[in-house]
Amino acid sequence: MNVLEGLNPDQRKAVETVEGPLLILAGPGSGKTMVITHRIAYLIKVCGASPHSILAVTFTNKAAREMKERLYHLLGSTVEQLSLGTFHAVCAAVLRREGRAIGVNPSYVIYDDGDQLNLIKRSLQELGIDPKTYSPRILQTAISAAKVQLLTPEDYGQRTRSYFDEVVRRVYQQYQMLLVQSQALDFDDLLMRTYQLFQGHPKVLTRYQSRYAHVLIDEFQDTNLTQYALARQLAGKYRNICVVGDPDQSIYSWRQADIRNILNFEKDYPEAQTVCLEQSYRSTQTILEAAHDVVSVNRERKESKLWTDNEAGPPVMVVEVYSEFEEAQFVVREIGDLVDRGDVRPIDCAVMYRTNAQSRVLEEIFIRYGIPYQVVGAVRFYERREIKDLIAYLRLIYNHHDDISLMRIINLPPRGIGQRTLTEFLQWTKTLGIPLYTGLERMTEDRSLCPLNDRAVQMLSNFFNLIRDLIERSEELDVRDLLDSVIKLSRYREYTMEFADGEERWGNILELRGIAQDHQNLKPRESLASFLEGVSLFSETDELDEKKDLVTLITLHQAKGLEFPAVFMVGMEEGILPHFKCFDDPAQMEEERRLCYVGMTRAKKRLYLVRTLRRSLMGGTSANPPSRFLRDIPRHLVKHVDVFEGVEVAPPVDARSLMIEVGDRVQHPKFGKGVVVSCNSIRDDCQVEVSFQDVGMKRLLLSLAPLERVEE
DNA sequence: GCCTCTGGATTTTTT
DNA sequence: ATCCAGAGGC
Repeated sequence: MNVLEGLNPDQRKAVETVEGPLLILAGPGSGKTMVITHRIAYLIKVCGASPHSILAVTFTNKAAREMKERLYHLLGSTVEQLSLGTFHAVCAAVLRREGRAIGVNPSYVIYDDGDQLNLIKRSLQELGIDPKTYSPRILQTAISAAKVQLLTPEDYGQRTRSYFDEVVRRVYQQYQMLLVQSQALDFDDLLMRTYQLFQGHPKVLTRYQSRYAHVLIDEFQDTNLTQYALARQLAGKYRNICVVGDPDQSIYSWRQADIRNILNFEKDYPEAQTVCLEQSYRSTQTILEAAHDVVSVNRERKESKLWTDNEAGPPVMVVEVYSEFEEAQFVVREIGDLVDRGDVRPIDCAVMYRTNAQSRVLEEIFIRYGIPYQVVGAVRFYERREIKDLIAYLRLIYNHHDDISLMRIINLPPRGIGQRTLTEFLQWTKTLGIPLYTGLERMTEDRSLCPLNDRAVQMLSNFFNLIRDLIERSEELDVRDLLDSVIKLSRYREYTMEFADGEERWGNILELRGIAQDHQNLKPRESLASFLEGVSLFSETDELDEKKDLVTLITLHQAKGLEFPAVFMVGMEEGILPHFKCFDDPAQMEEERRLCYVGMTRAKKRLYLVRTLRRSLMGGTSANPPSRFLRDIPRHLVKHVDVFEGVEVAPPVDARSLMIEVGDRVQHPKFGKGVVVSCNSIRDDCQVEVSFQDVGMKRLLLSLAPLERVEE
């Protein structure tokens, strides 16, 4: 198959220009992904490049996986040799292999956001700084910003200007010391340490430079300074570096992404060629036009405009309702109508919002109306307590220097190690400057070494023996069997079941066990390592289910790169989109605008912009004016809808949820007639199972489902 | 040491 | 509205 087939002239140029630096500016729907995959295929098939010599970096693991699949289809063979992944994943792999050179233990663990925060809190404690005066969150951002600029604590000290800077420096230093002691790397370290490795060890760098004859970076507008520095290092020998991006879709500056990278690219590679992909194959003319009119208000922007051969399509629907409940109801009904008319299937629809908190009401209403949906990343699987606990066990087993994990589980399930014991134990290890696990080991060997009372020492030793036992077992068991041992020996299952939602938690644990199962058939140690790495670098968009016929509920940020025939953007209000935290900063406001642009351009055919007059936020209610972005869409592209004028809304919950019993005959607006077969009280609500005449068994929450009892 | 209660913060987005 | 940390009682 010809890899140039079906490409327009610009796309073709983007694929064929394989020598020298290349900047591809690719608007939404311009076939960017196709260009990237075809380019790689072209390199391999036409130019004879070895897959081994190609490095392709994507924004998410999911994008990497999809690219692999597409390549497989294009090339008809696997591309095992190809380096393809996120910057973080690529760096993680490099550091496992080469980290020793800069003192990184190959068995390092990766600390996520929450671990980081814990470590910062501990740093504050050790430094005697009040976390109320200096919020750990803000310090975390400051430290991350420093790392992305490749500043060590010492470097940072050179440029402190204010007392706050000085605090940051001290916390950064302490935090970094603790990280090193825990043999842990945070997300920023993965990048920064790899950079340092290359910088300090030219031989290693040369090896990688010689390997990677072709470097390709996707979503370049959302890379940070370190990532670009790494890309430059790696492409240093051949200078065949191709970056693909769209400045209008830059929405991650808060995560230190730096749009200057695009400008610097042209400075750093003056010989660079540029290709603009301006034909959109995704959206209708109407949607494209409306989106352009929103984003082109930005001042810090290079003008570029997409065009399309697609039809004009229906107008953009701007919908006004009175509350967030009606907002959700509108979405649900409209999707229902579209589906009934045969226009779309649920899987073709997405509801997009600015903040995760907005998904709650939507979910409620989706459940009530029985519309199948999936929420991307709201309650993150790996953020769940029971999952984090068990992963902490595994991490500690993998690397017993990992103090954060140890602290997390030292008394989980409760084993008689209280605050007092802990404080004294921490104090003791700190004076000796040893990791906690080593402290436990020493105290178990010789009780007289430490100043704690007998009972405390006994409890701590019990914990030590448990972990030591598990470490021993880990030498022979793969990760799933190891996980089983952890659960068994720590009595975690019994502990879990004590909770009201124990069953659900246990279900999550079984799911984790299933994931562990995917890392079998490796040597025990590798099995554990591969599992932990997967878990650390996992992102929620990765698990978006594309097979089941479900409506997608998703944040605007996560929606980047996706497309849907019908898109509902909800919360189009001042304070939500744009978010009020951005009001006083023009640069952030421009980013909000781009975020709006990203959302709008996800739509292929139908776009709904919904706003509500009143919205409850953190307890109180507020009335927000319509989003300024709505004003920027010309009227001839829009149709206004005032949906709930005179339309009945669902009756208040308590009026109808009274007294439903097993055997009652009920009526549901969507499902029709049915019989209640079971009633289970959940907290102050009641979950009922109803056998419907037409659609079979459904499980519903009484407070949410518009069920009515009918007499027979 | 462990459980429960209260007050305060907290929600922008995530590799 | 919900989650968390710290205080106080058992």
